[in-house]
Amino acid sequence: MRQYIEQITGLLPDEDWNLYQQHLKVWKAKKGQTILPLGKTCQTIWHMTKGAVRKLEVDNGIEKTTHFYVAPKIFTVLHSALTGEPSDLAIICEEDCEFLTLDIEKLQNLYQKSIYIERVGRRMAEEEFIEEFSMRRMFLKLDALQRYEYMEQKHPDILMRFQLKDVATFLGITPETLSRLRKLRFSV
Amino acid sequence: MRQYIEQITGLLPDEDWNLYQQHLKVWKAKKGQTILPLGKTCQTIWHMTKGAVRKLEVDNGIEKTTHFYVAPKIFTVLHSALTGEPSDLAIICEEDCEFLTLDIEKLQNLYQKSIYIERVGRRMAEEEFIEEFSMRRMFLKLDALQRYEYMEQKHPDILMRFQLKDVATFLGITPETLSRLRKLRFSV
DNA sequence: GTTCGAACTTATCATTTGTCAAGTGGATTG
DNA sequence: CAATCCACTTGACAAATGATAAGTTCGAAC
Repeated sequence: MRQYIEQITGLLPDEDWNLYQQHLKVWKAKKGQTILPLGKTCQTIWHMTKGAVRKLEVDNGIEKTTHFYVAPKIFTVLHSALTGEPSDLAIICEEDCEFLTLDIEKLQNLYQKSIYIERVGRRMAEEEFIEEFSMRRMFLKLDALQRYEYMEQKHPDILMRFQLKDVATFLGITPETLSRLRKLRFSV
Repeated sequence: MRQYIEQITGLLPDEDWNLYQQHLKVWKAKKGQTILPLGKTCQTIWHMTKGAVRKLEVDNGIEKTTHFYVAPKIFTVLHSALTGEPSDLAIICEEDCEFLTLDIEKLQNLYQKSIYIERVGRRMAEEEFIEEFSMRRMFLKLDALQRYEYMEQKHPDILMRFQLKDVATFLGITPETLSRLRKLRFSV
């Protein structure tokens, strides 16, 4: 996990890593388990060392996937964690998972104590922002078929590990449409 | 500008602000002027104290607006600035503007010197991420008319200050469709 | 004041995508 | 093994949006 963090954020000195590591707790969850339910304030940063999860919202009773995460990956529900408001997103394990969890509150304290940990926070947020923007550009530029093809190229692992109906809502289309597009592709 | 920053990021002590302020340069630009052309690496963070700008990409020869910024606002092209790669986005003044500019390189140095400035960077990135994600959710949830109505509610100033054709591409629709939707609204 | 050009509107038709309903196949459970 | 459930597919039709083209309005330039 330290290696994963340093890969994104640059060197994290021993002293700062130890400070950080102290507050991590090991946690396991089974496939199908909801690690953050709708309406609960997000108070945790998950460091997923194994498995895969899906983040989703419910719109008019219909699930819409907003993110797929595959280990190793660090995630939270930032707008809930920062404001303390109930999360309008849920997180569900799609495989058996293992996490190192960290309380948001503790992280906020660590930010005060270490410029390196503060930097980890900045770099993570920057990376997430860039990723999120690239997703929005996908919607601006590409039609449904092209968005699917983009997924095939950039995130083939997601197509392998998650259900197609969830990929469909992630791409902003219905499962029926995704099914038709896939058929189209093979016939061409 | 200091007040604007502190509003987002919390207290910035005198010492740290002075360090930051030293490197800011005043810069003015006229309406219509391109402050960052396509293909040029972004090396600047603009602190817009007056005016309004538009950030855009060009897709198959067609301009698509990705962001509207209204003073006071801090912005850059993050993925270009961080990697040094040429920007695939351009920034154009839609009004006469005044900026305080800061070199990315200098900012990176300041990050090393002040945990408060590092924090400004983190908080800015977090805010941008949340905003960007909320934009993507708009595409996942809402059809074209609803996206327009969302803009009316959340960002009425943008509808006032920018051209409709640019709002249309920002919403992922053609100017003709936006025109039809607006007509529809009045007749209901 | 006139001319010109660009933004915006309107209309028609084509295309894409959604909705609803039914069918298929594979995995799980009893 | 049989029954069941759920993901996925397929088909027919409806609705939303795009493409093209023409018309209108308004402001800027001469």
